[in-house]
Amino acid sequence: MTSKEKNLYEAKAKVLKALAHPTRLWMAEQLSVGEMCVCEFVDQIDVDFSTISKHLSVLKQAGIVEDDKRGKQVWYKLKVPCVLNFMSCVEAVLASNAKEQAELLK
Amino acid sequence: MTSKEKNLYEAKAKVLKALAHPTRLWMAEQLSVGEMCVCEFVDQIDVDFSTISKHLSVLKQAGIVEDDKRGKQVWYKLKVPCVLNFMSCVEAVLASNAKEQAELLK
DNA sequence: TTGTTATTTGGCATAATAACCAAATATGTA
DNA sequence: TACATATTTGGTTATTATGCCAAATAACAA
Repeated sequence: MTSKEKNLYEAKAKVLKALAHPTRLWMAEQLSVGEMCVCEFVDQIDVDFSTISKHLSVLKQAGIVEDDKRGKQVWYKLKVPCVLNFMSCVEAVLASNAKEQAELLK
Repeated sequence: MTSKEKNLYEAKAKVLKALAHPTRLWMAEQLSVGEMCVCEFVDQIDVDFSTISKHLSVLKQAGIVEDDKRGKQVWYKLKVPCVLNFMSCVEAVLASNAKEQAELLK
C-alpha cells in the first residue's frame, strides 16, 4: 500500500470514527429532521453540556455538520446528509446478527 | 431517550466503530472483490500477523465478515456487502472538506 | 457596568484501543 | 511422532477517547 493510499484510508476512517459513537450517531439522526441548537441537545439527553459541545465539535471537525451562531445560541445542521444512508445498512447488519443469534437458540 | 433506544444506538455505533479504522476499512474494501485468506492480508500490509488477526476478529464480532476454516487457512468474506455503500458518502464528505480547504486558500 | 444565559475550552481521571511479542492451538506433512 | 505452517490468544505498553468539573468567552439584558 502506498503512503497516499494509506492517507486516504486514514481520512475515510476518521469520518466513520466521528459517527461511531452512540451519542454522535444519535445527534446526526436528530439533525436529519432539521437544524438544532446546542441547547436542544442538552435538553434531550442526560450528559454534561460540555460533553455535548465536544461531541458536536468532533462531528464538525470531520466535516459532517456545520454550525451557525445566532445570538447566544449555536445551531448545527448536517452538511452532508448522505451520512444517514449508512443507517439502513447498519440496521441490516444488526438484523443479520439478530437472526444468527436466534438460530443458535433453536 | 429510553434505555431501549440507547441500546440501539450503542449497537449501531459498534458496527460503525468496527469499520472506523484504516486497516479494517481497507480489509473490508479488499473483501468486496471476493473472499481472502488471512495469509493474503499478511502479505499485503506491513503489520504483525497477530494484529491482522485481531482486526479481522473485530469485523467478525461486529457481524460484518464471516470466516471459514479450510485446512490450515482461514478465509474471510463480507457477510453484509452493503457496508461498502458507505464509501461513496464518506468520499463525498472528504470532497466537501477538500473544497472548503481550497476556498480558504483563495 | 453587572449579571445571566449559552457555549466552548482546559484539565484531569479513567476507560478503551492498538500494536507488538511470545505462547498456544490447529492442521497437514515427513 | 516430530515438524512446519497458519492463525488465534494472552500479556504489556503506549496512545487515544470519554466524561466530568471548573474556568473562559460571547451575547444579550438590567
